[in-house]
Amino acid sequence: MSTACDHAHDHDHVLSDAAKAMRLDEAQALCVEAGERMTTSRLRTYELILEAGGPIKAYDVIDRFHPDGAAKPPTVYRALSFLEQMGLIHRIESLNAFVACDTRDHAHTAAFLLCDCCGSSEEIAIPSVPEIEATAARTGFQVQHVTLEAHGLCQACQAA
Amino acid sequence: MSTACDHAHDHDHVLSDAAKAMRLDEAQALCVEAGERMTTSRLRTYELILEAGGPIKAYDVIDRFHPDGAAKPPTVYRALSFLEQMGLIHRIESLNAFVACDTRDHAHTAAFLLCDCCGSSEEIAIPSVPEIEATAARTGFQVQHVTLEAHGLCQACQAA
DNA sequence: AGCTGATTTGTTATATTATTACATATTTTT
DNA sequence: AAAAATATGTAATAATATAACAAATCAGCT
Repeated sequence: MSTACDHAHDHDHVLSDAAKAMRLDEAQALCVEAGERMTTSRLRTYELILEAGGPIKAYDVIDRFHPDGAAKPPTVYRALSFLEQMGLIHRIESLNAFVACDTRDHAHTAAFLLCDCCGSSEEIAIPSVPEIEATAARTGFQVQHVTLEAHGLCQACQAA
Repeated sequence: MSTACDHAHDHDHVLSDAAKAMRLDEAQALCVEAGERMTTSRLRTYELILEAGGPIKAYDVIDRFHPDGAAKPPTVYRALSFLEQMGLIHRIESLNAFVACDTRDHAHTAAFLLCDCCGSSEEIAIPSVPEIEATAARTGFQVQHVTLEAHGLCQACQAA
């Protein structure tokens, strides 16, 4: 991820190989259970997101997909939608980026603390919005801007 | 805005000419008070967003900017950032769209109920996330997906 | 009014993000 | 094995956004 500053960031969240393997296995299992197919492209995409250790852009996944040369965009975008539908990853709207879901509870509401300096993201349990600052403060995070977007259907459109 | 369905939407929120003129005047005043300049481009951009009566895309503003032919992208993107900084409009991250701020209290946290069917948006006072569904239900809105993104600085980056 | 520095705009080009459309291949079901 | 559903490959292009630099405009000063 690009950052908003010029100093070094030594507090990366890197996943051990063992941890990564476990996450990949869990994802496999989740798909089997849901009657969905965890194909090579999907697994590779998920692996790259896990390896990123934070929000990663679609085109960074595309670039890293093959050892030699990039993937075709649709390959990765398709995998990303699949993974998102499975609840394995979240899309961070304000960054145009994707991050591995950090909870065992897939299919939950997504809430993130996003550092504009180092580019890290922390997934938080979704409490109450006034409590966000409190939760954030507990981890030392200084909130500067909150975006909350609830999608759905308005009354008129449910009738129609 | 594009919509996710094929039926008609007769519940548009259109601003009367008088109401629009008032909002433009208020915006002028707000800028003067802040020591900023409400220039022609900025005013025109704001006007188009008001006229849209809901979330509008940057390129729709660009296309409508001049009676004959489109504006240059930077013209509009610059105006959009200015208006956003002034708290006159909000960016809806998940739609790549912009909407006029609906409260007198500029510089507040943005929260929206976004209908994926007719494309309308309602700005809501930001209560608590568990209460979002309640607020939404009160207006008959059926929430399907909530995104909450808090930007700021993580602990490590405040020190640096 | 004219000078000066800061701000805003114009212009061209290009970067970034994402989808369409259609052919092919693979997997699952019958 | 055939049919149907699902997933992938491929090329092209659409949609969104910014960089870089020149020119114009504005605010404050003399």
